Amino acid sequence: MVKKHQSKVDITTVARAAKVSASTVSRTFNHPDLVNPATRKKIDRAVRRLGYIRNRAAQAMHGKRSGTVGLVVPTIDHAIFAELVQSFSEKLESVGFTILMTSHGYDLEREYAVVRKLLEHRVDGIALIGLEHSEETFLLLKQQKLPVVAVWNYNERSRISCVGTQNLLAGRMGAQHLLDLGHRDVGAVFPDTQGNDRSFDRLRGAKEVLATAGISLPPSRQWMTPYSVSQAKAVCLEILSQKDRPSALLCGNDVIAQGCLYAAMQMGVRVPGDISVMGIGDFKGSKDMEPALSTVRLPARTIGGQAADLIVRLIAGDSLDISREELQPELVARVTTAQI
Amino acid sequence: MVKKHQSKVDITTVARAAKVSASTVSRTFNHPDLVNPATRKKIDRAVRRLGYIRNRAAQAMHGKRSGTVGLVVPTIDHAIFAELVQSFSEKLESVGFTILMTSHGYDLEREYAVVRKLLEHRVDGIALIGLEHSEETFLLLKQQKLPVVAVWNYNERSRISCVGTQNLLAGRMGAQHLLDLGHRDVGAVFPDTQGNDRSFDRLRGAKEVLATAGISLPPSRQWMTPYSVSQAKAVCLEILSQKDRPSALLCGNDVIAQGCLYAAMQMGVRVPGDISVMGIGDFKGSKDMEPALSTVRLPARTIGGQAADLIVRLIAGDSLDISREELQPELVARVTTAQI
DNA sequence: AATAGTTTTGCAAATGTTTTCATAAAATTA
DNA sequence: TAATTTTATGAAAACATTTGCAAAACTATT
Repeated sequence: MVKKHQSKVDITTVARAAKVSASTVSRTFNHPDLVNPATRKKIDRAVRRLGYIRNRAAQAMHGKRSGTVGLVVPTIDHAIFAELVQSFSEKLESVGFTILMTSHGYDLEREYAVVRKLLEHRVDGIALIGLEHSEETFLLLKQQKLPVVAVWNYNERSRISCVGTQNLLAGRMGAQHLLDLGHRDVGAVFPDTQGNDRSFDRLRGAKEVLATAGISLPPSRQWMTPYSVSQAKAVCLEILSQKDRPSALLCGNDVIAQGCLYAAMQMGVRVPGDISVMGIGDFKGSKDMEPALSTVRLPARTIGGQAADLIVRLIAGDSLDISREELQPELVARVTTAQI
Repeated sequence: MVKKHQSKVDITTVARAAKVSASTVSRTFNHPDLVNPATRKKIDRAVRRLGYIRNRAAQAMHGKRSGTVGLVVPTIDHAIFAELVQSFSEKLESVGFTILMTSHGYDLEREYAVVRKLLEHRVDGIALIGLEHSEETFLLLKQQKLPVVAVWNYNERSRISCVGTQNLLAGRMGAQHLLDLGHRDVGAVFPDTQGNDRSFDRLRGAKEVLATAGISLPPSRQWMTPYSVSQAKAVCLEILSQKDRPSALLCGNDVIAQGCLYAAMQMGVRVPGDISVMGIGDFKGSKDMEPALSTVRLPARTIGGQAADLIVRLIAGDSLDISREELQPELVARVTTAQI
């Protein structure tokens, strides 16, 4: 019975098959209560028989919403973004939106380009990672008067709505924890803070706290490594083989911390016996590491979910006022840190 | 100077501002060579001044391509899919497509629903993970005559085009490696094979190879655990505490293998001294684990890239013949496996 | 059976763009 | 200078829908 699927079947094809007008077919989809149940059934049958699928592009032209939300990420190939993206999209899909996803590889020029492209697709709203964006991007977004949410970072003076945590706080908490355990000689292993406000704020927070305890963080106690277990491991092998090594290491994120752990293991340095290791993020595998990683939890799934809620609200309502939601980082003391 | 951005600015607004017809504006975008450079410049200025952004929905209605490709994944919250998705979308974005991404959480009913939704958005092509899909989904896809690619698995008799590896082979290689090292008492720790053809095939391949060596895999040598480090760790703690434990463990994927490693570490069981551990997948962190994980490499990035290439070709050309690309798994013997 | 009210339907206009066709203007050739 | 070719532009039709309005078909009320 399934034939006739050559050439395109559109709403008028269906109308003809059901012996009604196109308007009625359209109404069956959009205002079913306005059409006679009997007619509705006829149309339903025709739709099914012909394998008709509505064309959202055509709908979108009538000012109807497109049913898509744009999501702009630097990359999803990081555990933490994957988690965020997953919870964000689950939530949005559950209320009928589809995600238009693009990545820009930490290049703000490309970010501008992909935002433009999302706009061409007439997305109903846009979510971006972080609060650092080019002036052009901000301008574009403002011009379009479109619901926009920055996800992951919180800042009380953000130029656009945001849902996230204050990385400054996370940095502070990490450092404070080490201080509380009696550590006075702390090293910091961080990613490049250039063009990475997350990293920058965390390090700043840590330095702040250490400073108030009278501890400075001289260049000789700071190391830089990219977001990569192996590269972090390599750097930590260096650190650990120094005769005069710190008693604790604060890592910019859990991936780096994992590298440290591996380095220690390889060298037979005991954690936390010989050295404490502290992460930031609480990635998915962190609680299972051996020994289990002490870290500052940034609630990625919660953030993703709330961001989705917020953008749905912005799309539904018409108030485009900036709205900011802060989620608190949380100390998770596990095994890798100990009293000195 | 930037005003006038109230109310919508469309192609005719621009046309009016530039004192030309809408057709000419349209042409400047689509066939710039057909319009006088001077006029083009005028139009360009107007576009910029008004902040005009083309409406792809309207374009798509003219049979023009929508410039989007649908991507359907079970979840991206697994290291391996994240890698795959990243390489796939990078490639597609580089040639101007945008990804419409949806996930279904391993539910084939939901998969059907999300595929339908992608179709409503008139995607130019669709990529699905794996070769196991509901009959309805296959039918729908065939009816629509749309470029479709199954990513991740390879099967010479697949019903749709595919790019991936044969998991059967991967399973065989893993088992063979253990055999080659002299292991005769092998245990298998796998995810549920129900509704997971990847897992199923790997296990089948392993059993096959073991059988030809005269080794059977009785229920007492098989364990099941979900895709999760902690749960795998828990299961392995059990296994390792048995008085009569196998000399080697073949794990269904690297995440499970990592759980095993952690379990061994916690119990003071030496790897590979006391027991060998073999993974499948070669996830991003596997080479950095301590000790470095022996595994069977499944080239996720390559697969993602090639799948993108293939779908671009299918979209460009008009041959919708089924095309299959096989990539080979590769043994990566690192540290966790040793001669018995 | 006539009237008023309600429900259901179709017509036609509108949406933002592309494209075909025709025409005007400019450039080239004879 | 006229005829021809080339280049540049606009008018209008087309694309697949939705929606306001009005007509038609029912129901209910007298």
